[in-house]
Amino acid sequence: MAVGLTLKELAEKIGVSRTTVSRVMSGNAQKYRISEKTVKKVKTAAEQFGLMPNQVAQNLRLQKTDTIGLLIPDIANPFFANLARVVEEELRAHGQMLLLCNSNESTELEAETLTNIIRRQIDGLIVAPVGLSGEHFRTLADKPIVFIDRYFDELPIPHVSTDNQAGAFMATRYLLDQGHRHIACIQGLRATVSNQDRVAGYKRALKEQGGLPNIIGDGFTIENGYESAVALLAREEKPTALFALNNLIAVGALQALRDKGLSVPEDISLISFDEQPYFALTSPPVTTIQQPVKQIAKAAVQKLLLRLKGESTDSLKIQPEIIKRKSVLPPKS
Amino acid sequence: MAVGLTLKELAEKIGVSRTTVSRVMSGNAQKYRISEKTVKKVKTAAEQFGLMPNQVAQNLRLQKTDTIGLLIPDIANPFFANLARVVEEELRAHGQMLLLCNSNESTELEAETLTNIIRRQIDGLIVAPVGLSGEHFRTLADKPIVFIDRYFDELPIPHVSTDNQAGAFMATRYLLDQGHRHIACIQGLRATVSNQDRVAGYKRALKEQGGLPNIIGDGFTIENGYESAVALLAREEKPTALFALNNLIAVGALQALRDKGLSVPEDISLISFDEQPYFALTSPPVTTIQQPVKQIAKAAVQKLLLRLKGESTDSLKIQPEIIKRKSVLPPKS
DNA sequence: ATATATTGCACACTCGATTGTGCAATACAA
DNA sequence: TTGTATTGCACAATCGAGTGTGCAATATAT
Repeated sequence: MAVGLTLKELAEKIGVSRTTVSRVMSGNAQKYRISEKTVKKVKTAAEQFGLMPNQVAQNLRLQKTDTIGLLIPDIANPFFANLARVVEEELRAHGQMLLLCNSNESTELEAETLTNIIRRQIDGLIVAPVGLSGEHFRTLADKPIVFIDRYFDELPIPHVSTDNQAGAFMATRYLLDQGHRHIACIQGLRATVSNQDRVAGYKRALKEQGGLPNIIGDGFTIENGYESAVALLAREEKPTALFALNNLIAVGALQALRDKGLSVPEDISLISFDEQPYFALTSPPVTTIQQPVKQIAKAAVQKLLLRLKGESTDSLKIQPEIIKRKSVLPPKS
Repeated sequence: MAVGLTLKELAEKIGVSRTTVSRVMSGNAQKYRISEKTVKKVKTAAEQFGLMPNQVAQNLRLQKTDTIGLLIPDIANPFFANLARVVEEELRAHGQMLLLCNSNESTELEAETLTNIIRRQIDGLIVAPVGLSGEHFRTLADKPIVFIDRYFDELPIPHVSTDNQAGAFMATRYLLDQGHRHIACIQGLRATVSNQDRVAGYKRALKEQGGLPNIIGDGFTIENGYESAVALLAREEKPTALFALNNLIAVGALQALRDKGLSVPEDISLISFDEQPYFALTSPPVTTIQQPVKQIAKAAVQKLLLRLKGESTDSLKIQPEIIKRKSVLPPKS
């Protein structure tokens, strides 16, 4: 196949009009009574020279772009990278491509990117929004949008996410059941719904046992995990267990514990949100709350496709599972 | 800001022509002698109602899309995810957005995606190509393309990558220096240039010492790492050291070693291509060959921007570094 | 007061595709 | 052979923006 001609170029080459080429190639030859002979001529030439219709022109004319925006906080976070992979795969199967944007956990960047993306006339949008208020999404509520991982209850926009509160409850409960009473929680970005839900689950579990919350940190990053763990260890009363609210935080915390010469789980227990393959290989293997990434991504795409067809759809929260490994033991004393 | 009007809508709203709005908003008011009064009127209205010019129409008219295609084999591989993050960031700073495509390490999918992407009239392309022959890129050689991580020497297309051969040489050499003579190499996808270069470096180091290559596997995946390691361990003569050609392979291999009850590095040594934060936390911490991901991504974008301006640019291979941790010891006996 | 220069803006064409409609050329009927 | 039906295709409008050009309306010069 050659480099590819536009419709016009091909039409001139074989002496028919653009119109005819367009009709043949879009399968409307019959409908517009193009003769068999002409059809064959066009198809042969298309094969021979390579036809590459300008999709921008199509987009303008047809008022659709077969492109979906995916707006996430951090593609380098393996949770989102995996999400993106499945979303891309599913959308490709439906003829859509992905315009990928990192909001970098910044509300301003998110809003700016949002207008940029809308101007590009994308057909739909999948977003893991930053922030606690989704006001800048309100004006878009009639467009095909699906929230993923995070959401805003006050907006009439469907979402798919893990049941974060249930997951955090499960994790905290598990630590409590092992006898821990000083459980610290290293949280992610405070100004996100997923973090708030996880914190709520943590608090609810503690409350049931009459325990006091001990929350620190602000950011879904390795650095926050590290620094928060260091800060916790410097305190008078050290926690006997740590709950990291995502995989990056856990990596940072584990590194800090190691640097401070503490062994897990003998000196301190650790549990983390987000399952990752390497958590089976760390020293010790880390007990995690596994989010059903694939399910979330697939469901989000399904819902978006429904919205694209003009149908409405509801939200979905999927239950996470606990993967018990070796980073949790009952506290010493 | 409201939902955003098109130029035409805003023009009608304030009783001027599209033309005038267009000229004011693109800063050409002076050039076309639009009066101060009209300029102010337009700008005020734009502010008040929100202006969102249809970028598809602009794209068609201006023959550019401010969009770059990023075609990589696997966004879930943290190496590529990190690459994508930096690329996105750098491009955004230059007003470009990312059309992200996974080729899933398939040449067919890559070729198909390529035409899909070209039809969308992207301004430029950054690709980590699959396969050993880049013939389907040849017809695109005059377009702004930059290869990343992988490349084809026979094509006049610039690339940026790690010096893979040097990296693999360094790793193998390190194992040899520790006294290993039975070093097995679990390779990634055979039909990729990066893999071939790494294998070449491994072979070259062995040859210098008169050692025999022992290469197994085919795929940059955890599964391949696991299965290849299992196969190696089932052999009569077990290797004393393993060289994993990327991070996913290392994760799989480490898991296999653990499952088979072997301890690293006492029973067998391990070294891996690709640095990842969690390699400091595994049991044992893994010695790795660190690729300068950020540098690669930034350089690739710089080169692409040059190509976008019509300038030519050369290729660049960046030297990796070895990060020595605890997964390598001299062999027993 | 008339002629000329300048200002201010809209008209119309263009980008490359899709699609309703109209007009020749041919086929068929009377 | 003339009249009608059918076939085959091109013309022209459209999507929403950018841009050269032309034509009024006003300002300035004579």
